[in-house]
Amino acid sequence: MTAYDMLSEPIRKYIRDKKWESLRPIQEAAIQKIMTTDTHYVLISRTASGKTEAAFLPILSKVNFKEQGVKVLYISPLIALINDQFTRVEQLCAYLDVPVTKWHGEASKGQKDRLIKDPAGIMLITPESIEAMFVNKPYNVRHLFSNLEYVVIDEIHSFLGSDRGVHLQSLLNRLQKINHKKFSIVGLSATVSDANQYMELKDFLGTSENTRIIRDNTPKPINAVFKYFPGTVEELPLDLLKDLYVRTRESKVLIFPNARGRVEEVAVKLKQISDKVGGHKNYFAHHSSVDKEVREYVEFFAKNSTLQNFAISCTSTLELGIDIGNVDEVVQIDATHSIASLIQRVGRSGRREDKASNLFLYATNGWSLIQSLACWLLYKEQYIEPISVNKKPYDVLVHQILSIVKSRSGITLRQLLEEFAGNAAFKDIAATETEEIIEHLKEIDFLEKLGNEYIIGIEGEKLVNTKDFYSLFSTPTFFKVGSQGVKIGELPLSPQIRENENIYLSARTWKIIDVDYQTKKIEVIPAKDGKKPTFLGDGTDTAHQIRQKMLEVLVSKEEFDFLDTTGQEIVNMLRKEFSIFDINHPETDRPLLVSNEKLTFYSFTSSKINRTLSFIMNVLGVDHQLDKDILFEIEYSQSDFVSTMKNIDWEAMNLDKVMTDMAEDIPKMLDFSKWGIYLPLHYQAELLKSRYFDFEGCRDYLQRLRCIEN
DNA sequence: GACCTGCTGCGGTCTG
Repeated sequence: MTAYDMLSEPIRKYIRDKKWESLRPIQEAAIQKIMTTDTHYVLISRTASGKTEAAFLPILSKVNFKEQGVKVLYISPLIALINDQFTRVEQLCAYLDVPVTKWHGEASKGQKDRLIKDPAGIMLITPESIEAMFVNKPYNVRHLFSNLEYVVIDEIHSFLGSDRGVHLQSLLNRLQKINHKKFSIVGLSATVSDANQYMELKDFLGTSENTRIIRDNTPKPINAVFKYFPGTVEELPLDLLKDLYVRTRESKVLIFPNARGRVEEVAVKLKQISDKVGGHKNYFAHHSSVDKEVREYVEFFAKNSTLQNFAISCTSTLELGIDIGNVDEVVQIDATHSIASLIQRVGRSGRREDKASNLFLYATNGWSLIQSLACWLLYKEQYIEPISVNKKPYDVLVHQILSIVKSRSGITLRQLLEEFAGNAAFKDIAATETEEIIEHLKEIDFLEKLGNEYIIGIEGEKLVNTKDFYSLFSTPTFFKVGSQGVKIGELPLSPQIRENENIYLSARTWKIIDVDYQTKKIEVIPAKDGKKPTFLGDGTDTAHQIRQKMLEVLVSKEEFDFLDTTGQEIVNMLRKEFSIFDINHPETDRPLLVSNEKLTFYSFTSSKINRTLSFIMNVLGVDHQLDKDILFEIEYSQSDFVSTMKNIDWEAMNLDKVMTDMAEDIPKMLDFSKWGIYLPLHYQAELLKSRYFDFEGCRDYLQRLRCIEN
């Protein structure tokens, strides 16, 4: 039977009405599989290849919507994505007379109430909204979700390897627990490519036996051009901006400059150039600190401007699948931190099938150029960095203990432990550990014991009853920026924020005229010029494989035809610098430059291992400085350094004690974990050891390391 | 030099 014939008649009519000539490959395959089995699937194919329909066409054909309850639950990491998908799914469902309901913090209360009265059809929701329902209205969870047949998870890669992902995994397990039957899961992604990631995906959804990957590997031609313009951290070189302007003035373009301040700089300066030469005025900035309504306007403009060109300078806010229509070109300024990110960004251009993707990569310094090249080469090899999975997510466990206790009016220790026993998110945490953590939560009054049963304690109430409870991540305080009642965006408090200072925000220039510390508001008026705003970033870690590839680029002789002349010159210059080292095995060899009483150790490894190396050097009294996350400047004799690092007595270092002391003395270290601070100290130490540092990777790295001296 | 993500319930006011 053809895939088309397998679908139900209303869905076939939808396809005919849409005048689709054929089904896309991913749709063909998904229909065949989903219609005939109940296994979990992950559909992998590039952006705009019809993944959403690949999941929904068969699911809607198969599911019996006559039964009571929500039958299909669609989960998305972003509200904006839910709103986009709602329109598409609703169109489809019009053929079936099946209700579709949006359920997130900004969705209509009336629609939600209507669904409670008559639970049916499809629901689109965020993980945090599921959490909120579990905590506040556990009876609604049963009422709505005990008849679920399918769960669709969009942009599933964005959950892998993060606390938010573990949280979602726990929620899925809790949903399955209250469900009458076993529901099937379909994950969607454009950014998964190797076997390691397949395993993690399968683990995430269940087991490798009951999860299958369906993948469309059709390559998409990409025209990549690398350009090099030396610049400073303060400002982008004018030549780069001029070149960028000329290249993009007659197209629809997304520009990714990596940092919010720089996003503003690019938007403002391109607009200035355009103004001067009478070009179009559609230059925008899009990032998390631009006011939400302004951002929505920018998205709307992009989606609906078929004739007008535009340039949106943005951060990762436009990396995921929000529908912004067709983009001709993608520009990346300086290297991405990950290959995954590069894949998502490249995928945003040339969405139409017949069009190639156009990618421009600008580098403003040598190291960034080399990292950019490394990412690009790995991308072409279809390599992607491994996901670092949190095997023992003690902090998420704290959150879920509070959530479960709150959702019950009293629960015994045995019942509570049973809740976690079958929960795959915590399968590597022993029951005795969970018990110890519960006991600690009681000691700090987060839980209270009434007779045989646990309830939320006095301190716990303070957290559980705030809206901040539902998420696994925390956000810093921002000041709202406005001008005469018009919302513009928000900025963190920094020395730069004071009266009469000029700043960029939302692609315009402003003068600060008032800062109100009480109401956390900044009043501004339009100005002629300004400076890019400072944000206090928390950084992103770069993987070992990218750094190793950088070294490979430096020791190879390959000429890159996609690189401009100045770029190739810089590569040649750096290669010449490194030619004094006899590097034959980039997987083990690392350059060690020995000069008058100073060493330069080029570690070429992940941010986490660099952080760990730096920590170890501190413990061993090796005076050093880590520069650009690439090299260590060391005040130490060369023979001593090599033997010290090769012969570390890990036992004597007493890591557990050092980490516990660190957690106690510097609580700020745990800032990366919103719920970790409520754990007993030695568990906090475990989090530091496995999440902030990477001792396992570091030991392995040092064991293989061969320092190659000049 | 450094990204992003989400949010209840209740009481008040406004609108049809």
